[in-house]
Amino acid sequence: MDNNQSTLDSVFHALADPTRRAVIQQLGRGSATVSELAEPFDMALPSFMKHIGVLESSGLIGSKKVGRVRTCKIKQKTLADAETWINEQRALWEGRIDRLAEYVENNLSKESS
Amino acid sequence: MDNNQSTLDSVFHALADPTRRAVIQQLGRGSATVSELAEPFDMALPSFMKHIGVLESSGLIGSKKVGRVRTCKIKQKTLADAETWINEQRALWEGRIDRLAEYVENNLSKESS
DNA sequence: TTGATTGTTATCCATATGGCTAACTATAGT
DNA sequence: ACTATAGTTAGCCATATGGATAACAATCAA
Repeated sequence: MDNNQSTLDSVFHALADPTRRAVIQQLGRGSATVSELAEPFDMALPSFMKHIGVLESSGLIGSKKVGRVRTCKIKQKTLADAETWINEQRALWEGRIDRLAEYVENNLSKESS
Repeated sequence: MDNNQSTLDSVFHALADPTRRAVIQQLGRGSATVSELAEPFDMALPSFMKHIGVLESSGLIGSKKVGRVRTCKIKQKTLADAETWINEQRALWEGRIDRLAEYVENNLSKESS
């Protein structure tokens, strides 16, 4: 619901990379550690960590380090913000504001952090 | 429905800029010429044209030049592709595939070029 | 306490991005 | 024919991005 410009900048930028989208997709199946997330990618860890950094600073994911392990999880609200922006555009050009209203009504209560 | 990776790359990258999002938003109110679109921005025309180029090569807009005037319009399907990707992720982590099914059912017939 | 595991920090590098100016082309209007 | 309009092309520049390696820190296990 925010639609803050700089937030949208960083969210869309974060999504504009296949590695980062794959991480989001993986985290959709549940939280995971950095090593677990990095495993499928043929990339040095520091490089991968940059992607995690981009995702985290965009607000798409959060992470917490316990012991030497950092565990990441999705922050649903941020992706919902991006979806909202797109929905607004579609509502606009379809000339059907009711579609947005319906969307908000269907989803507001489900958007947790 | 495509979800082609390189397409998503370029679409999300195109959306990751406030100027380009504003252009999309403006085009939602109807087609417009390059000059009309450029007018609100404090930016040299060649710079602005790069944004138009990014939007067009991402498939988010199309344009046609008649005489010396280039007119741009939205290509709805491409933004719908981005929306679909986000919807898939939400469906995934909400564990509610029915939400995606419902989305597709509601919107497939409306997605023109 | 020694090692292996899991990240992190510090550089470095090539390329992409987003802005600019200058100079050009092509069309429309008078 | 001239002139103004609407884009386009060609460079240039600073910064951001996405990758790498090397060296370090911190924790867990034997």
